[in-house]
This record gives sequence, structure tokens and C-alpha cells, in this order.
Amino acid sequence: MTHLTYFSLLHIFFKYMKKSERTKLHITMKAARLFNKKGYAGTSMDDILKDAGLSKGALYGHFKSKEEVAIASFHYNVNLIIEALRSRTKVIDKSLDKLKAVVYFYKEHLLQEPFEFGCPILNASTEVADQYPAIREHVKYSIDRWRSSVARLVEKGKRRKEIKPKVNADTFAMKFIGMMEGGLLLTQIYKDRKYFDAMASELITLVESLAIAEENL
Amino acid sequence: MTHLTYFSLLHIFFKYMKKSERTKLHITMKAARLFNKKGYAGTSMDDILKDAGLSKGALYGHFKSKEEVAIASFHYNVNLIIEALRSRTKVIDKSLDKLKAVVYFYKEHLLQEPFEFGCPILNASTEVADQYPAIREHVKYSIDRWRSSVARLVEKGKRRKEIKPKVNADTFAMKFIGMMEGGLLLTQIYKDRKYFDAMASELITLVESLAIAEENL
Amino acid sequence: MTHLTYFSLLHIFFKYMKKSERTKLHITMKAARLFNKKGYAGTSMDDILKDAGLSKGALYGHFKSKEEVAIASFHYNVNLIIEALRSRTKVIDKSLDKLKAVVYFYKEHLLQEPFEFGCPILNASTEVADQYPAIREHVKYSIDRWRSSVARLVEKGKRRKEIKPKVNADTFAMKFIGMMEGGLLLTQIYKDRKYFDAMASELITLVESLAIAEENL
Amino acid sequence: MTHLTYFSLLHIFFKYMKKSERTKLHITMKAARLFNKKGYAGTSMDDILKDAGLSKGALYGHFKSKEEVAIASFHYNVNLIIEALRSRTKVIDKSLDKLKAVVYFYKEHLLQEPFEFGCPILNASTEVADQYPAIREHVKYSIDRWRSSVARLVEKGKRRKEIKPKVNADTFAMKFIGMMEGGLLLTQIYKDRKYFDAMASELITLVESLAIAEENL
DNA sequence: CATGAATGAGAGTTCATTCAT
DNA sequence: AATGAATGAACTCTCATTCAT
Repeated sequence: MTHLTYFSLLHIFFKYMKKSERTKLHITMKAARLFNKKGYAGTSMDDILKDAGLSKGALYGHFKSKEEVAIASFHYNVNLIIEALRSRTKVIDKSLDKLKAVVYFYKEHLLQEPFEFGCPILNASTEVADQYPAIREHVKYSIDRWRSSVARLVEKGKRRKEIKPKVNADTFAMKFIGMMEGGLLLTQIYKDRKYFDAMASELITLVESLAIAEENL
Repeated sequence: MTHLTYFSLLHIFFKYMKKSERTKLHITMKAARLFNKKGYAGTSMDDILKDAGLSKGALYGHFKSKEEVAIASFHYNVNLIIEALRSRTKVIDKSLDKLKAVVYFYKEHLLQEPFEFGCPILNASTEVADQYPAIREHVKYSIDRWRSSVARLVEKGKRRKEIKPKVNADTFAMKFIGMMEGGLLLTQIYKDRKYFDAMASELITLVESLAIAEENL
Repeated sequence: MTHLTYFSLLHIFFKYMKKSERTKLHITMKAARLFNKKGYAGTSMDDILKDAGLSKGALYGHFKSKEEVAIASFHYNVNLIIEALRSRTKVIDKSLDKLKAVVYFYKEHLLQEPFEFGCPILNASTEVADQYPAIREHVKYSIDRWRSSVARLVEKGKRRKEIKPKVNADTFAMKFIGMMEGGLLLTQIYKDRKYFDAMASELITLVESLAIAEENL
Repeated sequence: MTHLTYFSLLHIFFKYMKKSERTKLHITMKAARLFNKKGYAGTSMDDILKDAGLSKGALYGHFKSKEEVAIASFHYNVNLIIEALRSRTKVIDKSLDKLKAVVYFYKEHLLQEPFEFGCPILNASTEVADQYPAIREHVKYSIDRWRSSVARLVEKGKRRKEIKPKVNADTFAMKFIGMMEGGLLLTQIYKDRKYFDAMASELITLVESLAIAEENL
């Protein structure tokens, strides 16, 4: 996936990183996949260290607890998507097209590596909501980032006269993310794209409804 | 909650049930709450038996495994909502109003007992998706039931000339449920109604868009 | 097996027995099979009561503990063989032929119902030897009975001038039983008759060596 | 027991073993005694770890299940005897004397440490025969080894003109082992040497009957 | 006597974490 | 730092036995 620039850079920088940073990243990447697949409770430190080919001591040398690994993994997973989205949308000019590109990005990667086990935010959310308050804050923070990035995009669109001025950017962002996650949820349980597809068509309609009507131009 | 008729009846019949059925229901109700709050892996048999005020043996006398308790609890949780919705919507005549009533029902009960820990389907979904295939089938079954009940409602609306004939009932049902769950997810993490509210307004718009336009009447 | 007179009689008397005796016998017969197959520790009270089609209360009404059931079962199993042997040997005149008949009886029933799980004495012996002293006494008692019955047979043979006078009846009985059990043990592990067959041929030789030589007659 | 060379060597090497191997051997030795005394079902992992002075985790760090400990223990117990027998018989020249030495070895160690709880093969056999197929295979394997080692000894005796050529080595081995085990069984239940002694005298007779008659020399 | 719900100690096993080397 | 043996609490589940009905 050559467009995942952040992570391409990671790999380029990999050899310049200190050994300990490299090991830490290695652990995080391995753990990220496991946590996304099997959840927090379902993933054991042993699973991680076997997968990473490390000893107990090495793992605990880099992270002081399972929670810390989980948090690093969560952010890794989220950044994986964010960076992929960023590199895809930054070459697009129009705000509405950027938003549509996000929807299409998900359609494209649905049920496929490295997202075959679904959205990390979604996966972390329910297990974490009432159970692990420390991790929950990180989930909230990530959604906040996503939400405000969508909202900024809408505001920019409004300034550029591409989006109706009375559109509430924040409300739109909530709807956008909520519908996305709802669609991902159903697709993940059924392992069937059609659920996300239904939601995607609704999302595209929603995005297009933001546009300043042609006749007004 | 006097409107939860199915469960009101349960309580009325409670004293006529055989002792073992009563205990089993008692365990299920206690477990249902715990599983919804803490997830499958996060809830231990000890948690359940302490909450139910029972001994190990009693618990295993009624259920042969944790999985069996989880499945019974899941269905209990789902039925709790289904019956509440049913008794609310059955006094409503118009199809579109029934659909709206569903949205309003969720708005009303959001973050409150006995739904304070969110939608059981949502909660079970992610933990279960790639981890506990047996339970996953029950989750799928429940969503199927819900989805087809929404779809049937739309078909009926079409027959009754309340809903546009070209509306695809199935696709609508997927969108409806997906948006609902998406909104519930965000509200559950943030413990803030505004996320569901944003989605609710979109849902109401979506429902109203089904209506045969006034001018066509 | 019409020659199992003791047990044929049991069945004839069955209808004249008091209900409680009948139930007790029923339990014993069912348990006897299970204990012989799965051992003392390997057989649960639940196994027994399911097999006998009874309730907890019924079982504990007739036996006050698992140990008591095990002891009754052990004696049932042993009597099953003893009576079968008795009815077979009592029609035989010569002492040596009686002893040979015992060997042939085992050859005939080896690995077959109701002895498919081996000799109850053998099965009980090792599990019980250093672990359940109360049961061990019953095992010893049963071997004593068998041993003295073999010894009596030899003494009788001596009186009837069929067996050499200097043969030590007790020592012979120990050898006879030891070789028998040794052969049964190997056959039971390998599920292969050849191990008992080897021992049987040795046993027949041993028995024949007791005979007063023809030329001395 | 200075003649148990294999195990003497074990103790000499003990300090050069890796820590984990040392602990594993330590557990095995402790468990071996318990399993031989109380059987598989009768010995709990707690019994073992208490006896070994270790924690749960240490035990499961070295063996992944109770079955694995049982198998290691069984082989330890068997090797204990095999090595002792080997070092005793290898200094003996004549085949028949080697066989007799085996009988005398058992007579000597009967009911005494470390064989006070009887023959491991015998002890494992009955519990395992119809209940734990995985362990049963190990028991069969051990008897096979023993049997073929006896048979080889007989064949060698035949080649060296010490044993009658028409003796069937395999059949002899079965008889030899069967009689041995039969004698051990009775002695173990009664805790009385006389049962094995009776069998031992028969065994010695059997062994001597293999010899090429003096007059034929 | 019979029922079967309930008890609770104890089974085998897992796992996050610590710590001597 | 890295190793991996060791810890011990917690987990799911079993079972002989008791006792209210």
C-alpha cells in the first residue's frame, strides 16, 4: 500500500531509529493487529510476545503494562487509517469530493487487509465504554480528532462557497461518522459488504445535499 | 416500566413459574445486565453468581456453560427492547409514525435504565464478531429479526399507499438500523445524547422522505 | 446367559423383592458396569443416576455414599463371575477338569460382555490399593474367597487321589490367581487375546502338573 | 541406591542442567511418586505443586497439561526400573541367569522405596485402559519395550546354545511379564510378599525349563 | 420415600506481572 | 536491556452431598 505515506515513512525511518524505538514499533504493529482482531480481553501478553518473537522481559521493557500496549496499538491502528485517508484526500480539491473519497476509501478496503477485522474505533468502543476508562479516553480523543477534521473540511467548503452556509459542520460530522460506523458494524458482523453499501449510498446523498444548489451558482 | 408488557407479564407469572424456571430467569436478568455492561470476556461466572446471590452449583445447574448464560442473556436483553417497542408501536396507525416512534423510543431511553449500558446488539457485536462464532450467530439472528420487521413495516406502508412504491424496503431497513447503531455507539462512548440526536434528526428526515408527496395525494 | 444361575434367580426373585430392594439392585447393576469401565474416580454419582434413570434423592435414599455404591457394585461384579464359574464347574467331576474349566471360562468370555472391561478385581485393585482403604478390604476379601475356593478344590483333589499329595494347595492358588490376573491385565491393555492365551497355556500346564502321574495309578 | 546408574548420573549432571530442565526433572520426580501412589485421577495438580514446592504458574510453565506431567512421570518411573535392571543384568553372562536376576530384583525391591507403591505399568494399566487413551499408548509402548527386551534375551540364549531352540521367545516373554505383574498385583493389594514369592518360584521354574537339558550337553 | 435445586470445596488451566540472573 | 522462570489470583467448570418441598 504505497499510498500509506506515514507508514511508508515509518519504514524508511525504520533503519535510522534507535534499536529500542524499532522494537517498540515492532511490538505495537504486531499487537495492533491482535487487539483489533480479538479485543482487549481476548488478547494476551503471551499472544503478543509470541507474535512479535520476543521474550517477556523485552515486552515489559518497552511497555509497562498491557493497557499501555493496547493504547499504543489503538493509536497505531487509527493512524494507519488517518494517514491513508489523508494521502488520498489531499490531492482532491473540492471539499465535497474529499468527503466522498472518504466513503469510497472505506468501500474499497472493507473486509480486506489490514482492515479485515474492522474499524479500530468501533472495535475498541464497546468493549472499552464501561470497562476500561483509561482506554476509553483515547477512543474519545480519536473520534474527536476525526470529527473535527470532518468539521474543518465542511467549514472550509463553506468559505470556498462549495457548501451551503447554513450547514452545521459539527452536526454533519457526527452524522457522517455515526453512519460510517453503523455501516461498518453491520458489515463486520455479517461479513457482507451490502450493509456498508446501503449506508454508503445514504452518505453520498447526505454529502451531496451539502452542495450549494446548481441554480444558485 | 409499566409499558414493557412482555416483561410485566413475566413478573406477574413469576410466582406461577416452577422454581427452577424462576431461578433461571433470575440468573438471566442479572447476567443480562452484567454482560451488557462489561462484555462477554469482562464478565465472570463469579460476577454473575455473586450478583444473583447464588452458589457455583446453582448457576451450573441451570446453565451448562458461560456461553449458554451469555446467549440467554443476550436474547433477554434484545427481547426487553423488542417488547417495549412493540407495545409502543402497536397503538400507532401510520407506518411512518411507527418508524418515527422507534427513533423517539431510543431518544427517550438513551443512557437510562435498563439501557444505560447501550444497545445489546451493538455491545455484543464487536467483541463477538471474530471471536465467539456461536454467539455471533445469535447476534446475526437478532439483527435479521429487527431488519425484517422494519422491512415488513415499509412494505405494509407501501400497500397502504403511505410509502412510495419504489422504496426498497430492505435497503431502507439496513440504513435505518445502521444509522441507529452508529448514533448509539457515539452516544455510548461520549455518554452524551447529542451524538444520537444528530443521527435521530437524520433518521426522521430519512423516514419522512419515504412518504408519498403531499401533492400526489 | 442362562447358566448364570445366581443372576437368573435374581431375575426370578426380582418381582417378589420389595420395591426398594429392586431399586437398590437396579442401581447396583448399572453402577457396576460404570465402575468396572471407568474406575472409582472416573465414575460420578451423576453418571450412575443418569444411567439408572433416577433422581439424586433416590440414589442417596438407597446408598449413603459413593463408596457404598462402589462396594455394592464391586461385589455384584465379582458375584457375577463367581456364580457363572460355579454353575459351570459343579457339573464337572474331576478336580483338575474343574480348574481347567475356570481357565477356559475366562478364555471364552475375554473382552466380551459383560466382562469387556476386564476383571473387577484387577480393575479395582490398583486404583484402590493405596488410596481407598475401605474398598481395598473388600477387594482383599474377594480374592481371599477365590483363593480359598481354589485351595479347597486342590485339597479335595488330593483326598480323591487326583492330585499329588505333596502339592501345596495355598501356593498353587496364589499362582493360579496371579497368572490369571497377569494374563487378563495384558489382554485388557492391548485388547488382544494372545496375551491371555499365552498365560492360559501355561496355566493348563501348571494344572496338569498337579496330576498324579499315570504310571503311579 | 548406588546401582541405579542412569539416575545416579542424573544427579551428577543435575548441577550442569539448565535451570528449567532441573525444575522439570524435579517436578517429574515428585509427580512420579504421587501418580504411582494415587493414580491419575487421584493425583491433583495441587498435590504435585505442593509436593514440589512450586506455584501453579511454574508447573504450567514446564508442562502444558496434567496429561503431559503424567506421561513424563510414567516414563520416569519405568526408566527407573529399566536402568536398575540393566545395570544389574549386564554383568551377568548366561541368559537364564539374567532372567532369574530380573525375578530376584523384584523380590528384593518389593514393597520398598522407590517401588513401595508397586509397578508403574501395573498401576497405570487398569485406570488407563478404557479411560485415557493417550496415556494408554505410552503404557503399551513400555510393555512392548520390556517384552521385546525379554524376547531378545531368549533369542540370544538360543544362539548361544543356552536355551532350547524350539522355545518361542515371544510367548515366553508374555508369560514372563504376565506372571510378574500378576504376582506384583497380589502382593500390592495384600502388602504381603508371599504372593509374589509364589509367583517367583513358578517363574524360576519356567526360566529353568528353557535350559537345554544337561544330558544333551 | 422421591425430587431436584442448591451448596461449596476443589479441579485443571490461564494470565498479567515480577524478578533473579 | 534482555531473559524466561516463577508467582498467585482469577478463571471456567465438576462433583459428592444436603435438604426444603
